[in-house]
Amino acid sequence: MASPPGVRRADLPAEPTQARRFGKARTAQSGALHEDYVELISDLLANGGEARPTDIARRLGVSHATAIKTIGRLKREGLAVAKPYRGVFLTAAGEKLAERVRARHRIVVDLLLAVGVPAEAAEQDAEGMEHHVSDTSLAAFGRFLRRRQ
Amino acid sequence: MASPPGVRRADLPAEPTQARRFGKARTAQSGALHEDYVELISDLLANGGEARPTDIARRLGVSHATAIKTIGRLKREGLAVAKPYRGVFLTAAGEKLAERVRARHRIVVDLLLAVGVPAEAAEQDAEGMEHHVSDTSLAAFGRFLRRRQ
DNA sequence: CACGAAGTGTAGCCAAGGCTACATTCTGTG
DNA sequence: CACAGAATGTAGCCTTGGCTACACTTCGTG
Repeated sequence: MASPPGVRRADLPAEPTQARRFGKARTAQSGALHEDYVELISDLLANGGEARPTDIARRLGVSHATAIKTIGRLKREGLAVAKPYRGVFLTAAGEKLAERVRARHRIVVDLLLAVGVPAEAAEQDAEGMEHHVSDTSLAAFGRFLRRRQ
Repeated sequence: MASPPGVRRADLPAEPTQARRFGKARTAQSGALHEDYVELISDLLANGGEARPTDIARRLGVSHATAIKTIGRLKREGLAVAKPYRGVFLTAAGEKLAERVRARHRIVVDLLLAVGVPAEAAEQDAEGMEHHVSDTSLAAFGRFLRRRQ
């Protein structure tokens, strides 16, 4: 009721900037799960030799059914391949994504440590934050870290 | 197939630490939307005097129906109150949350700027990252910012 | 004071990510 | 080589957070 008569909300310029910002943050979040899966699968393949749905589920703290369903989505998007009862593998695209995610994760953790976040919190928070770090910010993080060797 | 015979995945210690980390990151994400809404409502009330579903929808880049549905959830959780056709208001709990979110947002943006992220990217990335910043990290950010005055 | 436009609300749809319960396949061991 | 137990897969359900389409209020203006 603070508006003068004749002025309706439509007068506001719709703030497309802010809307774009929020929208982007939300879509980024959408890919986050896939990034986690792909990174984990890559780790399991590199370390243990195989990536099995149950391992993945355990590491991510979800039921095996959920893991299998998500792996299905990964396959649908061309990031992973899997034959029944034969473990999960990454496509070239999946490997590439995993590498990018891994590198980004490292930089975010390093940045947090550099500004004084305790190691445990750094690991924990990076897990959530990393998915929202743009390439621009990532580059800035890199420069910052190099600057203070 | 790299596992020696007799060793099944169950031997792995189930990595409760990592699972907890991922789980937490995911649940944090769940409250993110509510935080955005509450912060925005608080802003609208402070600046324009009233917070209307259409304004909220426009600012967040979603349809008004989506906004109304989410406002319903906010009400259910005791963060907001609203009577039909009368705009949205925050409860004490909602105001408190909004204040915390606002403060956190400011600190995250300041930190990004301090490490050299360009202003536009800082605002954009903060929108997504802030929801995953723990109190521990937030405190560290504050110390870091104060240290370099 | 009536009317039309803008805002508000409701209904019904969808996909993503969760879960539990049940069915199926593998596989190490007796 | 059979079988029990683990891993895997399937089905069905739920909530969240989106959407469009349609119905209903409000309210400034003519």
